[in-house]
Amino acid sequence: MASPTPIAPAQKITTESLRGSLGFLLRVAQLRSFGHFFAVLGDEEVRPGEATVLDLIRENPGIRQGMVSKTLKIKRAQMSKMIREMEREGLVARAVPEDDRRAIELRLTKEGEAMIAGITARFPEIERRTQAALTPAEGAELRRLLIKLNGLDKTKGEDSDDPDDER
Amino acid sequence: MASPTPIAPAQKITTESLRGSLGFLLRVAQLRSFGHFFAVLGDEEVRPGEATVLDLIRENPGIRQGMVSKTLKIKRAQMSKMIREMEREGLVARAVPEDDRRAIELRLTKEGEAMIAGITARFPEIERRTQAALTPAEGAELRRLLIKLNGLDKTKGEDSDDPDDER
DNA sequence: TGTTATTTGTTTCCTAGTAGACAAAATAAA
DNA sequence: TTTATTTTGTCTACTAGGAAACAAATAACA
Repeated sequence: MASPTPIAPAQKITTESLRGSLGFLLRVAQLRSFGHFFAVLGDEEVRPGEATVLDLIRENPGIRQGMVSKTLKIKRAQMSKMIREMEREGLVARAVPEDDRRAIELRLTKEGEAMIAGITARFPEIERRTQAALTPAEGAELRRLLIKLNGLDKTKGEDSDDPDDER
Repeated sequence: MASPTPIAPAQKITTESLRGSLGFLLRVAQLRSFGHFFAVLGDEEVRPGEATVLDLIRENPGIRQGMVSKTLKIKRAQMSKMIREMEREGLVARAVPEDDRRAIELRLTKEGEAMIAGITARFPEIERRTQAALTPAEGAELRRLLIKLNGLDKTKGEDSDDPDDER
């Protein structure tokens, strides 16, 4: 319950440079979106990262673990842990392809399918809450700008200035 | 150095739902902005969060630790650790105000002033790199949308639907 | 006044995520 | 072929951050 009379802040502070900092704005926005995720799906035993991974595997059955890593910008070490845990939980099946015995192909189990189906069904609600403060047009524009900012609009092969780009 | 001929991805994958996910887009954008921070300030022994804290204290000498927490959405536990470490490093001075002996007022030391001055001087370069893919107008619009999304435009006292809002 | 609630910062324990080294497999180069 | 080089996933620390319990101080209240 929100206080009927919100407590007045004890201090007046200036946040000049904060609003100018894209990094800060992005961090806060991401914190909020995580918060909305847990507000809607807190009862499910899945974290945001796992949900994204499951969804990507659903869309691309047989996708290789490394490709999931690169696509979602999740470090390989972390990916390894996550996948093994989800395998243990019976959500994901791992298979070594014959043409490359280093790699691992990922597919969802029945349980995984059911799990991600129940989750993605509530994605729209999360999105709705996340951008509740924006008009629909603004929400769409925000997405477009973020996609462009992230270089996800380039089809492929472009030179990236991504500092996290590990090749 | 970027490969002259970028390696073709081993698999064609679809990322339908990824582009629709504001959470994912925000996470990637934030990762990139962190990457640019370290690309520009990697030699400094300061992390993004610490830089933001120092900058906020510089703007608001005597600000209370809890207010820094709330403003920057950093949990109190983490804040406590961070401040104590920066005090140990001689960047920040802590003082207990007479009117409330629970609280702690924060100020920068000479060293802290010098440190943050050197850092903020390079903030524009970080920002420039972060939004390099956008036109100036788009960069400004992105900021505006994020500020609105985060509810930072409301002057105060509004009812927030922020799930991370801890009162 | 005493008594209960709330605020403020800290501490302890735990988890998510990272860096770096590693082994196995595949590829390139000799 | 043999020998390097690269890729792929894993493992072992290590670090940042979060949750919950806590003590001290303050505020609210009977």
